[in-house]
Amino acid sequence: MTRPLRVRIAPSPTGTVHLGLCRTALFNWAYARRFGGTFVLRIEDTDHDRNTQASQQAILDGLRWLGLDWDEGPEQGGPYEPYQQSERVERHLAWAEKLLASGHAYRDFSTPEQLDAWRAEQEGRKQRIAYRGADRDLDLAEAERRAAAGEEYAVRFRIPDGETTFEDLIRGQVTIPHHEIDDWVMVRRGAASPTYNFVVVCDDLDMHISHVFRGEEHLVNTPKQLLLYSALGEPAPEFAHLPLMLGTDRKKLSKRTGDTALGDYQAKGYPREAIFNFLALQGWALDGETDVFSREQFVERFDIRDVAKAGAVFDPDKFLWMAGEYLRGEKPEELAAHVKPFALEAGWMSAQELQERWPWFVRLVASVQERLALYSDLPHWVGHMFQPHAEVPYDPKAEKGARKRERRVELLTGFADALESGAIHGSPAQWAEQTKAWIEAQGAKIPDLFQPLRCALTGMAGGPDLFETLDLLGVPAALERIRAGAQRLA
RNA sequence: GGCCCCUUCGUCUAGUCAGGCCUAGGACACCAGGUUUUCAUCCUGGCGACAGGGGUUCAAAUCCCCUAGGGGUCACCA
Repeated sequence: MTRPLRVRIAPSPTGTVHLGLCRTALFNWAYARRFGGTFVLRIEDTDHDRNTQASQQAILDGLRWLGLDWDEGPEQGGPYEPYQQSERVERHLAWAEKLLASGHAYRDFSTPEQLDAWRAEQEGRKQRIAYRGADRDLDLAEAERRAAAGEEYAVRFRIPDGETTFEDLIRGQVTIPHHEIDDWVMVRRGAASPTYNFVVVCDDLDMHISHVFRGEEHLVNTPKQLLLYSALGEPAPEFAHLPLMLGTDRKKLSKRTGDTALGDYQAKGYPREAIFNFLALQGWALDGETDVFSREQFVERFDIRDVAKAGAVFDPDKFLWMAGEYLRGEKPEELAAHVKPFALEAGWMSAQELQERWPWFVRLVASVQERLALYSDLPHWVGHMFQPHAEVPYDPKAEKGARKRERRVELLTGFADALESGAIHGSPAQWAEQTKAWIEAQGAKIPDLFQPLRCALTGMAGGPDLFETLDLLGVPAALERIRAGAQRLA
C-alpha cells in the first residue's frame, strides 16, 4: 500500500535541545526531502510539569539554526492543526472512549496503593510477569456505573495473548511476546490526561504519518503502539529505530560524559555545517570514503535503510576536526562575520569600532584562519593585538625561546632602527626580503632575530607570518612593541 | 534479573541483504618524516579490526548455531 510520505519528529519541550534529537530530526528531514515527502514537527507537550515555553522555542530555533525546515508545525500550522499535543486532548479522549466501547481498553479502578503492592510482590520473582489490571474482566456496564458514580479510574489497554512481529526498516524483523507487555495506561487516573504511548499513536494517525524514525529507546514501545493501531482498525506506519548516540562510557549520550546540547556547541563556536555533517555521520556514511559532504549530497544519498544498527560513540576529537575543516573553508568575510560575536565578547572594541575597522578585522581574521578550529579560538591567536604595546603578555615558551638568542637586544634594536629610518620599506613581502638580507649582513641567522621579534610583537611562540602581523599592527605600534621588547628581553 | 536490540582498527565507518573483486578500504586520533622564521595548515608514510567457538561450502567479515560482551527497556515520564 502506498500513501503519501509523511514523517515527523515529536520532541517534548523539556530542557535543552539534545544532539540526539537533532540527529533524529536530520534523518527524518533528509528522508522527506529526498523522497519528496512532508516533514512535520509536533510538540509533545502533554501537560507535564517539565514542559516550558522557553524550551519549545529553543527547539524551534535550534533546528532552524541547523538549517532544517519543516512543512507543518506549531508556528506555521498546516492541514492537521494543532501541532501542539496538549491542544489535542479532546481528540485523544474521544479515541479512548471508542476503545473502551470496543473492549480494547478497560477502566481500572485500582488505587496507586494497590499497584505499589503488586509491584512489591513482583520484586522477588525471577520471571517478571506483565501487569494485567485487577478490573480487566469487570463487566462493561458495571464499570460504567462505577465511573458514573464518580469513582476514579485509569484507562488501560487490553493486551491480547500472542506476540507482535514487525519489520523495522533498520533492524529487520523484531518480535516481542505479549506476556512481556503490561496492560499499559492510556489515560491517567482521575486527571483525564492521556499518556505518551497513547497520544503518539492518535496524533500520528490524525496527521497521516507514514514513517516513524526515532531513537532505539522506543523499540520496545513499538508493539504497544502497533497493537493500538490494529485495535483502532487503522494501518500502522513503517518504523525504523535509529541506533543510539553513545557517550565515551558507551551509554546513552548524557551530560555525564560531555556536552549534549546543541547550544553548547553553538556557544563554543562550532560551524553549523560542521555540526550538521558530523551528526549525519553518526550511524550513516555517504560512501565509506567521504567524510566531509554538503547537505545537498546528504539529501541526495540518504536512505533510512542504510543506517547502521549499532550505537555510535560520540568522538569529540573528530567533531573538532570537522569543525576546523569547515571553518578553514570559509571565505574571510564569512569567517569574520561568524567570529564577530566572540570578538565583541572579548571586549577589544565596541561594535561600532569594529564596524569602522571591518576591512582590517577581516584581514586579521584571515591571517589566523588556518590556525582555528572553532570560532571561539580567535581570541587566543589575536588577543595580543589589543593589549597595551609596552606590556603585551609574554608566553613563557615564547620568552624562553627569545632569550636563547644571544644577540636579541642588538638585533631587535637594529631592526627597529632600520624599520623606522625607512631602510626597510614597501610591502610586507618586501620587508621580509629586506629583513632577511639585513640579518645576513649582520652575520646572524634568521631565528636570531625572528624569534625575539615574534615574542616582542605578539608574545606568542607561534603564529602567522611575522610581516603580515607587523603590517596588521601598523609600523608605529610595532616599533613600540619592538623597543619595549628590547628592554623586556634584556 | 526478564525481554528486546547490537558486535569490523582506540573511535566514526565501507564491505554483510545478492559468499569469491577483502593479503578487509576511508576518516579521526596517535607515531615518524617533509614543507614553514615559528605555530598551524598542507603533503608522505606508519600503527591498527572481522568478539570467541562450532558448522555449511571448493570458498565465509559475509549464511546457520552456540557462547561471551555491550546497550536499551521494564512508570498513571516522554
